[in-house]
Amino acid sequence: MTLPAGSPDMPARRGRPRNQSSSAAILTATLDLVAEVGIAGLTMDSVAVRAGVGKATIYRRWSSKEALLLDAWMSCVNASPTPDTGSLRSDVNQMFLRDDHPLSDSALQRVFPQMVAAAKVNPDVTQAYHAFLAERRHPIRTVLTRAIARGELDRDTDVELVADLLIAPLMYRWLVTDGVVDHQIISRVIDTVLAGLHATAPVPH
Amino acid sequence: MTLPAGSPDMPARRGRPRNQSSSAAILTATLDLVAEVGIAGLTMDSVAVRAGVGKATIYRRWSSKEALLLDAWMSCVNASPTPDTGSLRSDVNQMFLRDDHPLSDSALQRVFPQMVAAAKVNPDVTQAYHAFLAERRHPIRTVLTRAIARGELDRDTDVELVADLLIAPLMYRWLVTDGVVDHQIISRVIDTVLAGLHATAPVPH
DNA sequence: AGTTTACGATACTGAACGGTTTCGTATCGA
DNA sequence: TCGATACGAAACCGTTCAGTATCGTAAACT
Repeated sequence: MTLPAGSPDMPARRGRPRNQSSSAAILTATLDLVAEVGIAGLTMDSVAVRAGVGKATIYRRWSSKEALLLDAWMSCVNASPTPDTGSLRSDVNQMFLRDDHPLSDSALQRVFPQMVAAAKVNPDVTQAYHAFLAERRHPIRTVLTRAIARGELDRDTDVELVADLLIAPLMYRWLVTDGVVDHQIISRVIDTVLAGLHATAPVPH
Repeated sequence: MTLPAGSPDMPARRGRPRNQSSSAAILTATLDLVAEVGIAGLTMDSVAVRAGVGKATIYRRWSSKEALLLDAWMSCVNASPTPDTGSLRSDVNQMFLRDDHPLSDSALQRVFPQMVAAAKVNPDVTQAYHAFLAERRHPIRTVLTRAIARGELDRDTDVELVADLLIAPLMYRWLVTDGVVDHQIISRVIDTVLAGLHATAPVPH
C-alpha cells in the first residue's frame, strides 16, 4: 500500500513497463462516470470496465478509490490562458466568451457539483477542492489586478468581490439552476457589473 | 409497500395511533445527518438512532431511503415572507439582510450542495430540486416584478437575470467558495447590481 | 377483556462493493 | 533464455447496508 499516488506512472525499471495510456484512460473513465452516476454510484469495477483495464491495474497505480478520485479531479484544472489586451472590458470578454470556456464543458458541469458536495463532507476533498478553486480563479484575479494598476478600477477595489460578481451569475446558472448560459447572457452580466462598478466608483478619466 | 409517502401521518384508525412527533424527528435527523456525512454516508440505521426511533417506524412511514430523502428536502422549503415596502432597494435589503435569512442556516448550507449534486444524477431528485428552487425564488421574482410595475426598473427587464445577479454572488460564496457572507458584502453586491441596472437602463425619473 | 395497530430493539437476509489474490499471458532488461 | 514486472480477467473475501421479520410492550378502539 501507500503507493505514491499522484505520480502513477513512475516506478519499475525492470520488467514490462506500465502502459502510459492506461492512467489517462482510468482518469477519464473516472470523471465520465462521476458525471453520470455521481460519487456514490461510482464503483471501481465500473471504472475498470469503462477504461478497458483490470482492477489490479488501477490499484497498482492508486492506493484507493479516494486517491483516484482526488487525482481525477485535479486533472480537470488545466488553467486557461490569461488575456492581456490592455482593457478590462476586452480581457473579461475574452475570458468568458471563449468557446472552449470551462462553462461549456458539459462533463465538468456534472462533475463540479459532486466535488462541491464531497468537499463539504470530506476534509481531504476540501483541501483538493480549494486548490482547484484557487487555480481556476487565478486568471480573473490577474485581469482585475492589472485593471486596477491601469486605473480602470478604483484602487481599493475588492478583487475577490468583483471576481464573484462576474463569475457567480454564470456559475450559478450553470451549477444551480441549469439555466441558459449563452453569449447574450454573459454579455449582459458583464455589462451590468462593469457599469455598476463605474457608477459606484467612477473612473478618474 | 407503496405507502403514500409524503403523508406519513395519515393512516390507521383503529389501534394505537402513530406518534406524530416521530415524523418530524426522523426528517430532522435525516437533514442533520446529510449535512454531516452527505447522502452517500447516510444510513437508515443512523437516522433511526439519531431520531430515537426504530427502523420499522421509518419504513412504516416511508417506502424507501429515497422517498425519505425527498420528503426531508422538500421540508426545507419554508418560503420566507415577501417584503413590500414600496421601494426596490428596501425590499431587496429586507430580503437579504434578514438575520433569519436562509443563507445564515448552516445546516442548509451543507445540505444544499448535496441536493444539487444528487439532482444532477437522479431524475427523481431533479424534479424535487427544481420545485424547491422555484419556491425559493418566488419572493425575489415578486419583488422585481413589482419594481417593474412601479417604473423603478425598465419595462423589458429580464427578471430572472436580475434575480441571478443579486442572488448568485451570495449563493456562490455560500455554496462554492465558503467565503464570507456578511452584511457588508451583501450591501456591496446590492449596491453594485442596482447601480449597474440603472446605469444601463436609467429609471425614467 | 379483547382486538388492533404502533412502538423500540434486535436479529436476519441478500446484494453491492472495496480491495486482494490468482492465473495465464505479454513485454521489458540482462 | 531467464527473471522481473505489467497486463486483463475473474474469483474471492470481508464489510456495509437497505430492507424485512420477530418480539415483547404500549396505547388506542369496542
